[in-house]
Amino acid sequence: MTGIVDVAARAGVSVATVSRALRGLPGVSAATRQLVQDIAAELGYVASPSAAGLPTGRTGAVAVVSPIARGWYFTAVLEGAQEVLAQHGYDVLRYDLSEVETNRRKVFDTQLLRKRADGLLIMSLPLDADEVAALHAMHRPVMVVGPIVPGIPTIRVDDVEVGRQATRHLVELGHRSVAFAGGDPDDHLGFPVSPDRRLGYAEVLREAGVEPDPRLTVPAKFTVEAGIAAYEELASRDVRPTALFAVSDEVAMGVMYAARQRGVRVPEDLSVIGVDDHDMSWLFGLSTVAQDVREEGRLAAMALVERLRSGIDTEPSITTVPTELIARTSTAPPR
Amino acid sequence: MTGIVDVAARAGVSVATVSRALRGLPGVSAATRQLVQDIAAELGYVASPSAAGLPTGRTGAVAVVSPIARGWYFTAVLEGAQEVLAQHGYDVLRYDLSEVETNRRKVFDTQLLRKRADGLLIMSLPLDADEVAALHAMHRPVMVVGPIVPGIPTIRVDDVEVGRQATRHLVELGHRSVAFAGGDPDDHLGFPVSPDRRLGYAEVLREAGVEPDPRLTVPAKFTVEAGIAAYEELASRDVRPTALFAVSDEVAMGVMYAARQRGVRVPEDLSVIGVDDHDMSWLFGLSTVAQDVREEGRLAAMALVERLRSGIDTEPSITTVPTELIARTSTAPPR
DNA sequence: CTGAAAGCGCTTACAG
DNA sequence: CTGAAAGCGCTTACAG
Repeated sequence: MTGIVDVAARAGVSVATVSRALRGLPGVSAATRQLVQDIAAELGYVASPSAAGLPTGRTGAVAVVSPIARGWYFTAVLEGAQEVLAQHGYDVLRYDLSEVETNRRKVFDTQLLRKRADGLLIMSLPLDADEVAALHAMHRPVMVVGPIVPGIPTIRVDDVEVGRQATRHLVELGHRSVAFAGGDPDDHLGFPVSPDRRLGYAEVLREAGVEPDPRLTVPAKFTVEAGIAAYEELASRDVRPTALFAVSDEVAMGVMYAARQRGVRVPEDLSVIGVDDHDMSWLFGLSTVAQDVREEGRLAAMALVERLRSGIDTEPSITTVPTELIARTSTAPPR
Repeated sequence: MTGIVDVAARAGVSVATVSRALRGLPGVSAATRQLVQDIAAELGYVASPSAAGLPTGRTGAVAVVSPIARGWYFTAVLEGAQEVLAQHGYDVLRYDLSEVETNRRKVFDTQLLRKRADGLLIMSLPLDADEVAALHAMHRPVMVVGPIVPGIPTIRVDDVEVGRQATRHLVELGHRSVAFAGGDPDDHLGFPVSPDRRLGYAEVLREAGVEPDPRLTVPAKFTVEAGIAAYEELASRDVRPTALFAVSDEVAMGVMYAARQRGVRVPEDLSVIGVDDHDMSWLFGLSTVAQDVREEGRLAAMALVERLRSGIDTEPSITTVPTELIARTSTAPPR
């Protein structure tokens, strides 16, 4: 392992000069800097993050935390974030909270994370008050992608508007009996995504002179399986909507699957629209309200890097990324 | 930040004793160990990885490298690996090589990675001789998931057998005119996955008395788009196979999509089978040769942890994970 | 512009 | 079983 002393010896300068030259600090003559850089390159020298981190307290890594390890949404955010973070020389430390409570505690352990990462990127995670407090106690810059968390800068989409866009599309096609699949009855933390999307849905329906029918709302978490269950639940009720707005594309895929299993044609008998523009949605001809999730990851990472660089903790800001209706073949006028 | 001296002071022992007590080293009385553990817990003390890493040369992190950031396969391997790694207290450092050559060099930079991670998990990446050499020069345990790399332990599936299983299913259904979609004409590193699967395909066909027809093989990388292009290419040729074996489920999905666009029914006019059992495959009723990708990630991580713990570098071994045919509704006897 | 030296927070022989 | 001390490889005031 080549160390800083090897470079210094070879260049005939002190290790202090090597350190300064390589990190672009002022107070090094152009000639010396060039010499040191050349020798470092020749020797393939890279400073050890451990050693550099001890005196500075910086790790050179950013922790990216998601509720579960996989899922289209999380990997897309991660991809965008990783791209930016890598460009700026940060390592990406990956954590997920799927391993029950123990992992969750670990991630919100002030000391643990503080000693491992310079900053934190949290995806779409409902946080309780203790966890928010722990994050602040960390004294590290934190960014959230998804829900608004008090006191923490957020990159998000306007979920009420998402609900409006989806429902408006259906209403404009002529639908008046529109179901909504979304909302997690097990959520006790008040995760606002589904409720907000439903708010936009109800608002647009009322504008069209339709009072939302509670029997047309069925709960669904963000999975294909939940979409199937949601459709089954709906079919078991005494209602026959002509359209359905699903809280995510994966839910919409489940709904389409279950509907077709029962011989209900999409879009002839039932129009279906989702949210996200999941990688696979176009394959299903699924109409959707698209969000640019990679871009959300990128923006969050850029903001984080900015705060890491400047050392200034700006006011917690909320950046709203626009969403866009994409009409495909899963929606059509009612017959 | 609570440091080891704080714990030592509070416990009335030396930092050496704290260090030993907390890491479970021998030579500490039960009573002292208990006392130190209690105080550490009370203070929320965690050793700084940077500080611990300096004297030991260990980072406590494992780097997980994939060719691209996303994709069902890579995230599934990562999920399995991360589960095991987290259980054993290792941090996961995530690298991907999508950022062109510069990133690739970075990852194979002996010094850089060596100073950041204790071990390396490489996914499905064709490596050239220089890269393999760099990996060895790193003197860190390396595991590969996917292709066999000389001198490096591998977790893999038997791709020739995969080809056999898929083709045998089609042949047993009665198909004799079977197409193959797979193989990347741009690959100059001899990535063996597609060729091996095609080998199994050809073998089973010959056993059934059918000489593989070169016109029935169309190239396709591992994407849905490639599957669409592959079907288009096939349709443009003067052949009408009754079945198609796609090198992956995503390719198969593209083939099914393109076929249906042209009014070709699956499975009535064309049986389609893929490989992987992708999360979404059941939604398409896609028959497939399933591999347990999470398990591959888990096994690789377990082997890596084992080598990290023992410090013994065992002989490079090759572990083959079994694959299994899942027949769904995309395959049927020819009409 | 440059260097000598202290110090970051741990681990690990070495002594006792 | 326990502690004092050296040392890991850097960075950063402080001096010159």
